[in-house]
Amino acid sequence: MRSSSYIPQPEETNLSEFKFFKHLTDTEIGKLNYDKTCQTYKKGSVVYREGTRLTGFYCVTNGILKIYKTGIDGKEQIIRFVKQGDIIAFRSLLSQELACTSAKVIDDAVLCHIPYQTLLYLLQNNWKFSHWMIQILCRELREANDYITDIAQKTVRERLAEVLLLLKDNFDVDDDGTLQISLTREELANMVGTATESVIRLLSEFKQDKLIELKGRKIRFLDVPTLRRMASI
Amino acid sequence: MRSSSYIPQPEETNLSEFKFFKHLTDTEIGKLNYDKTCQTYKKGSVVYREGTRLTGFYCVTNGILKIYKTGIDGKEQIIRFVKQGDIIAFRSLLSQELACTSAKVIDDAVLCHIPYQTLLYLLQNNWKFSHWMIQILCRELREANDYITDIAQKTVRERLAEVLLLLKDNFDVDDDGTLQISLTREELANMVGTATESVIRLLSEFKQDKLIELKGRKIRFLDVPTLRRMASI
DNA sequence: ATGCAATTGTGACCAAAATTACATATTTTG
DNA sequence: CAAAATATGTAATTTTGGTCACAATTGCAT
Repeated sequence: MRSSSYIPQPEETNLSEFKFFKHLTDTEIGKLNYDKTCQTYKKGSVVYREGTRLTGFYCVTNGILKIYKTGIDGKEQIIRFVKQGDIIAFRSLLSQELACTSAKVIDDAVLCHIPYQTLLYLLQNNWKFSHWMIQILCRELREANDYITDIAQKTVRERLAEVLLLLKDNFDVDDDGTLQISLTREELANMVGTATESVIRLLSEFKQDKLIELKGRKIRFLDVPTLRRMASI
Repeated sequence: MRSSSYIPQPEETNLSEFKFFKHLTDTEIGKLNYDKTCQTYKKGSVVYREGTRLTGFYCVTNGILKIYKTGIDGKEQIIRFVKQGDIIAFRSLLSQELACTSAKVIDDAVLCHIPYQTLLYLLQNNWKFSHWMIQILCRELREANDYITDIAQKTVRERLAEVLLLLKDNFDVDDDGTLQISLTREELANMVGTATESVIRLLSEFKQDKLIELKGRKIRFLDVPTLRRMASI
């Protein structure tokens, strides 16, 4: 179930390790570690739900989560998968809106909650940090725009190939090219924006074409260049 | 061609009128007006092009532009339409990436160019302004995520209805309910993410169903509630 | 271990929307 | 103003991908 055999205890977490906080001074890191609350979450638990008010944002210390929106008749659209070092819930928090996505644990996770006031304090007092925040938002905005274009213009096959490559670049792949993150076909479909059956069919096709190998939910990459060409990127 | 009979001369522009700059002090507004360069752009001209390096961002003083990405074999995906008071090109500028979109004038426009250094100076020295910038980015990010869900889950008919309502809310509508912005069928298609022929067909259908009235490129709203229900929002 | 629930896989069928191919308007430009 | 270019409209056809139905398998909880 858990992807690594060692899960750090919440108390030991030191947020200074994470890139997101790289511009903070020692004093600020001290305040951050003092204000934070860390907690473990079991697979399947929901960290926050669309439509609720957030009291802070979270830094992922360990594990994997999916961030998704609930669309027409409950069908979920996965916006992104997050892992160690990623931060979540900051978008709705900073615009002081209700959460526009939900976050569900896919692989047992440890998250640190940082209160809104602490974030505001850091943004206000450390220009480098707030500039870094702006750059992260800008990058995410570009990715979102890219994805809009993809979903509007590419076929399901192209998008599935692209999502597989995206997972390969962002999550652990072991020595023989096997993707460590394990998603259901439905989750893949909800990321690609298609029906579960289509994903099943296309994965079989990719397997037939010797692009990937399938062992249950584990996907092993056999021919990345062709996959890349197929994704038209 | 031009939507209003009076086009302000670039020199007269005072940026303090625009909401985006509402948190700046008088001194800062002074610096801004001093650093800016305003220019008129004719319909069809391209303000900046995808892949180029930006030297600053623009504030739209007048006119209408489309912001779009060029996807597979040159098909453009329109990300948004902008008008008076909107700012453009700040995303790529702030993340210091090459422009990921292009901006083309749809209705003769006047734009003010504000250099990168000026923006950085203002962000760094005025917390309220930089917080406002963060909030704008967050809002755009939410809109992008919403649109991803829409495009992935809704039918073309639903999306077209939604785009029409979005245009109605963001652009001038005259007394008898006629949308003043005039777009080609192809531009509508590139916003909705579909083929031009599909837009033509669906617009005729909407007209048959007495939801809208068509006079060339002018669209007049007859039954907004039904349209809203059709868009499933 | 056993049984229920969820997931995966497959095939047939259907609906939505893209593509193709033209005909007709309408803009734009020389 | 006329010619050329661009945009609009329509119909026929094809493709893609969604839906439905059902079987087989796997996972999970008691």
